[in-house]
Amino acid sequence: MSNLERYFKGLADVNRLRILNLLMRGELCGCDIQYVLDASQPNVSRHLQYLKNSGLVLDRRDGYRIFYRLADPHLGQRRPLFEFLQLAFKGEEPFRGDIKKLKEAASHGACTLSELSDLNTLLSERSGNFART
Amino acid sequence: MSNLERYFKGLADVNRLRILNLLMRGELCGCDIQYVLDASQPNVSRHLQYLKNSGLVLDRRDGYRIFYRLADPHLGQRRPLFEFLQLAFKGEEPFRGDIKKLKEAASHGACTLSELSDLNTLLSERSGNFART
DNA sequence: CATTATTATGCGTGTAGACGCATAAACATA
DNA sequence: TATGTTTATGCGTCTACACGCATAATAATG
Repeated sequence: MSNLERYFKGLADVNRLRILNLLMRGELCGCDIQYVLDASQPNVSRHLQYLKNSGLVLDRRDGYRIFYRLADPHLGQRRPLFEFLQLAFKGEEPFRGDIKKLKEAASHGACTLSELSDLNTLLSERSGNFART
Repeated sequence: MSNLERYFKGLADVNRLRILNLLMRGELCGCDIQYVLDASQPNVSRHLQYLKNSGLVLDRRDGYRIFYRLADPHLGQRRPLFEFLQLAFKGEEPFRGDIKKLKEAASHGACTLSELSDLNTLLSERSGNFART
């Protein structure tokens, strides 16, 4: 299968598009991705494997967590592809909402999940002004 | 489903990519597409339906044949998408070979299929220099 | 070694889609 | 009406893949 076809198969799913959207903001560990997508851990893990096999995403281990990043955005066909994606995600749902959620999580120092879900319920009563993306 | 996701699902197959590659050269009827792809007629027809449903291709009827074309390449997200595709197809197989085959068919006046396959066997003995794309 | 945090995998299920073959449908023309 | 050309569709089969649930595997830490 050609690179091009592998790329497009990797892109042919909303959840994977959402993951790529997040990774365009920088490296992320699986649990933060899981938190933003609000999906099951096995689900996210399988999509990340798929993206790796498609040649769109790379990973590295750091302790017991694994960080995922876009595969060399500046090489070959990927540069114009990622540039297109950046445009396409802009202002569209659910991508815009995901970025907002990611920023809020990051502002509490992410890699959170269970802790964050508690934190959020605590904070949501007296904060409420993270809104601006 | 979002436009973006529909587009990528439409792009997630080699034969559909090959069709789009051909349509970037202009409008084509189904039988010429079938000739270049060297696939069965129902196969090509179904891929064309899929591309129409994905919002990437439009068609118009003229007599008993139907001409297919890219959907408004200059509108919305499709412009940068098609620009990316144009780059990606350039010099890659099987897209390059398909364009070559299309040009050869066009030089005999296409919409040919059965006739062309006869013509080709006749011509191939004394021509052989259409090669340069 | 036991425990916790993170990630991966095995397994079952349901659905989408890719293909081939046969056949129908749309249109033109003799 | 009969015939030919092009396109669409019905049907069966096979594979890919998306998801959930349970469980394993990997790595750190007490």
